[in-house]
Amino acid sequence: MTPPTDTREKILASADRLLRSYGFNGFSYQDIARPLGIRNAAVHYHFTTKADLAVAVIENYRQLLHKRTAAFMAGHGDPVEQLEGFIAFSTAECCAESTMCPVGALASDFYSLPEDIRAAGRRLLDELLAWMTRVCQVGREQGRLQFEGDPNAKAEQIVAALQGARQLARFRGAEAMQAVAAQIRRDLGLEPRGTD
Amino acid sequence: MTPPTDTREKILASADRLLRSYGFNGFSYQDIARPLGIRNAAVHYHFTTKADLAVAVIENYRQLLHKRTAAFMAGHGDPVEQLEGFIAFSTAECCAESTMCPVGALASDFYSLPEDIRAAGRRLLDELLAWMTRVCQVGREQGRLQFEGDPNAKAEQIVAALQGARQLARFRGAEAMQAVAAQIRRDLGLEPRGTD
DNA sequence: GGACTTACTTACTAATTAGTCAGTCTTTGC
DNA sequence: GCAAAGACTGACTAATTAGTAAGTAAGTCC
Repeated sequence: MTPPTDTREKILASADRLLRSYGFNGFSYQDIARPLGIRNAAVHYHFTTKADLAVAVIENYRQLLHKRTAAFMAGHGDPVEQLEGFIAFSTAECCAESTMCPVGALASDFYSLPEDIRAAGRRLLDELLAWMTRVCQVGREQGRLQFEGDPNAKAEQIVAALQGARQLARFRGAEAMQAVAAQIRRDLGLEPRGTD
Repeated sequence: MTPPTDTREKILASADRLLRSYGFNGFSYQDIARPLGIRNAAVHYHFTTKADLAVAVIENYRQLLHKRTAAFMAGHGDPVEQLEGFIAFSTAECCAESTMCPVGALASDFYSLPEDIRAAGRRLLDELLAWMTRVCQVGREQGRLQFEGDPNAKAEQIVAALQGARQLARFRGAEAMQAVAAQIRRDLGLEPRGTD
């Protein structure tokens, strides 16, 4: 494991913000290089193609998710806590930075993306849905989450609603995100939170 | 009302498909002109800027929505039928063409868009949510839709879930869209349909 | 101290982008 | 028959794009 250089990390952080704010086709190497006081070619040095850069951003996000969910997926931890954590995280990210999750940011560009980016997005989404499905399933088994039907379908619905809410929030402000989050919790029979 | 020329209509139809497939930053005037066998400048003749073109696409979509909902908003028609129609329409569009609704297509590019496009998107979304809120409200009053909480929040959740589902469908195929649609219906206490 | 590697810069290319402008053909009105 | 309007084309511009190639300064290994 080579120690990541400062510049590389800065490029990655900048690309993360840009990708999730403007979409894959909405930012350029210039947008990354200029604010960091480096040259265009320096970005290419660390990430040969723009696709490589995007894949790195997605994988980064997936590892963050993995860290937060690995213990639960191994059989430990509380499903409601997991769910509440994710909803709070999504809402906070949406309100503070107005960014989307990488999957949402790449969706509208999807058909103009190279295959390796699509694959990385798929990996992230598969992992997210597998975890959310388990959260729903265990949560219902424990009598703490209420819903009808297949846990997998419920998981897809929750993830879709949170993704979609972040789209709505761009047009209508963060209140839209909060309203959707509150309704998801209500449907599952969770107690209202302070922010409701 | 000047009769719209054939070319203008073709450009609009092409732009609609391209915008909703690849996002605002994901298509060019070339992509429109070439398949139609016309020149770049001909597109500019009908729509001076790319923003004008996008606004026209969005307004077109809004008028389509308006036609389908005006009677209900005026107090006639059946809320469940309205809802079922919209879910079926969204699902069919997603499955057949893999396009997104204009709001979804513009969301990831949002912060790189000129203000007039944002405003057009906001108008469309406002109208969609006003209608969906009324559908939820009247549906519950008639005892035909079941949900807890504010009809407005429920409407936002449904729209968000459908938008988000179309994102998921890009990565995971149309089944994701169908699963989310089925779960939304189930949550509202609607009878399963043949496709479930 | 010489070879090699890392992390860049400068300078560039080829392609694409939205958009402009002057001219042309065709239809319509009178 | 002639003018005006509508619907373009051809030829262009200025900017931006991802990506490349060659060079360089600093550090590391032996």
